[in-house]
Amino acid sequence: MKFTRMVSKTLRFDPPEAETTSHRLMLRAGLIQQVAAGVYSYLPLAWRSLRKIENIIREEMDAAGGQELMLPALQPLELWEQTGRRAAFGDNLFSLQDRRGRPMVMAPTHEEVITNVVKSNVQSYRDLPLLLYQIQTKFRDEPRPRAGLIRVREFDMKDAYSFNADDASLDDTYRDMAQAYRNVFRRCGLPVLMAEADSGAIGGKDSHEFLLPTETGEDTVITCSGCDYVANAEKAVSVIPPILPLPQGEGGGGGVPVVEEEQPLAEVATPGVKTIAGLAEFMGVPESKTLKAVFYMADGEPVFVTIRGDLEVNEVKLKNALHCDDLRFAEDDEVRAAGLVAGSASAVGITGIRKVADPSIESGSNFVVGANKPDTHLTGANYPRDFEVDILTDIALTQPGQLCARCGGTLQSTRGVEVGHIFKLGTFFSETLGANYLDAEGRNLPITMGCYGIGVGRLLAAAIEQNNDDRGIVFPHPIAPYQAHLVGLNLSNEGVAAAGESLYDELNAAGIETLYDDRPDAAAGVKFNDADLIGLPVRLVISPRNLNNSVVEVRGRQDEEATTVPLSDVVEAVRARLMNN
RNA sequence: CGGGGUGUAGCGCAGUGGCUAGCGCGCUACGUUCGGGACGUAGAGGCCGGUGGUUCGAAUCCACUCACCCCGACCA
Repeated sequence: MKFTRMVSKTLRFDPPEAETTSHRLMLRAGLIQQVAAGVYSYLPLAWRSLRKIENIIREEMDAAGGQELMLPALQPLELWEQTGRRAAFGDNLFSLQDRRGRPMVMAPTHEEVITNVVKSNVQSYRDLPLLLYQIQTKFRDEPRPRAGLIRVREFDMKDAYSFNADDASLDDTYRDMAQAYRNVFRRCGLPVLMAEADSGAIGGKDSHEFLLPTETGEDTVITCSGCDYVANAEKAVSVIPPILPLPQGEGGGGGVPVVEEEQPLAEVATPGVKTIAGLAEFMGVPESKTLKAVFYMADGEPVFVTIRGDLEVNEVKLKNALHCDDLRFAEDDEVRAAGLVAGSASAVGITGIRKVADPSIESGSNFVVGANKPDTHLTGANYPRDFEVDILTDIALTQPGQLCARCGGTLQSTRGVEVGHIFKLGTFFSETLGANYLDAEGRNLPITMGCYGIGVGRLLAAAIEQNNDDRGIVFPHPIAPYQAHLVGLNLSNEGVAAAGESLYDELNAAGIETLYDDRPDAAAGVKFNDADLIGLPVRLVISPRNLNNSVVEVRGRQDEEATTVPLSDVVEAVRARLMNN
């Protein structure tokens, strides 16, 4: 490709709206152009790179036994009502009507359609297992698109779906896919973490995310210093922390729950105390000796949530415990309408509302809790003596510094961008849509499914987020739009121009994809800066000086110094550079 | 949806009621330059986001509206 023929222009300055590195560099290097919030045009440089990523994915999917197909983006809404996922996706589902007024959606994912494909094509266990995939545009009306290609509303996703006879077979496919994913990310230059994950709106059993650690990531990943435990904070579990020692050194501590004789409930006036911190200070106890009450609305119903005062509620775990589609904090008037007293609430004596509690409420005794009367609390609250709950399950947010439930090591947290996600779906879709098969004994059984996604554009953004320096992008060569950036200096010199053209032809003929900066009058500095910004793996310079010596300068994007090689050896020199890059 | 901000030339911005709306970059032509973002001369380029209002007069004031960015709840 000749520079003078390229549509996109590089930007001399950073675009002010781009705060994330990959976003800034992609705009500056002329890779993408915004059309609407979370909707981008991929310009040729980006598209070449995206196609390379796609092909890496294809190779790994095919190697894992996948078959590529293509499903429609436009689908009847009815299909989504059958599986109840219209509600699960809610406003994220792009919907429209056709000319007959029939409700349609732009598909955010394809379990429904693929399950129907398999339903009508698979009857026997002899047809299983199957692994089908596509690379296709998804539509999700995200509440807040951000950071360039990191979070968009229209994006290309590789989505694969596996169909197995049973869980054991699914486990095999799942393991193969996890390995295929590791291969894809390694080839794209990404050191990803594979983390235990929540399975979200899609539901199912096991689920893992592939996350690129980076400060600008949207996810929090918990890792253990003592073992290989890695989990998204949404999913991560930890040991319930010990009750901290009392200020005067009485009781508690040491990793063992405080065991005390149960005291009777007693009211205490606590004027003006509204927060856990305030309550702990007022009562002279650690926060871990209090119980916190939080109010949510789950699909429009108020829910009372209680957890030990020093812990936070993990809303993803809570949502899963409640099996609801929509979960949010209750508004003040909703709290009042439910008869609750914000700042002085507890489960003691509360009825007529669903109550969820974290097991941390059992990790101690004689807690200080709200009295459900303004400016009043109770001491000596003990579960289950003094109150009941409807659901008692882990809803605690795991935080760095807490201890690993597996090995007791200290947990740490990092930020990360999710670039891939794999799920064991089980039989939800096959059962609701009737995708069954006949086993060897003649039994009619639902097919066991898995699904596996990679965001292609996000992967490119993540690769740039990971591979750059203060001068621009540093493309890993397998996904670089071109391998070589040939810079021609002083092209008004006819000898140099002719040598540039012939070198360009030679490189192309040798199969080295080359971007040739053939601008006749751009200054050397401009060309070098653009080459650094676009960040192709190898830069070549042809100039009067070099031509006089019959050499070309060769420099890897991250090399300190350029080396010169004879004109006749350029192709070999480029190949050698690409090998060890 | 809540909070904060921005819409003026391809890009970045200035312009708080008064002449023909400016500046930098980029772009076109000619000339000089020519190895890390050169210079001169001459040009082209505007529905001042949209609608309605106030006014002799609106980019500027008022109302409504749309779009986009940033911070929080969703996900590849």
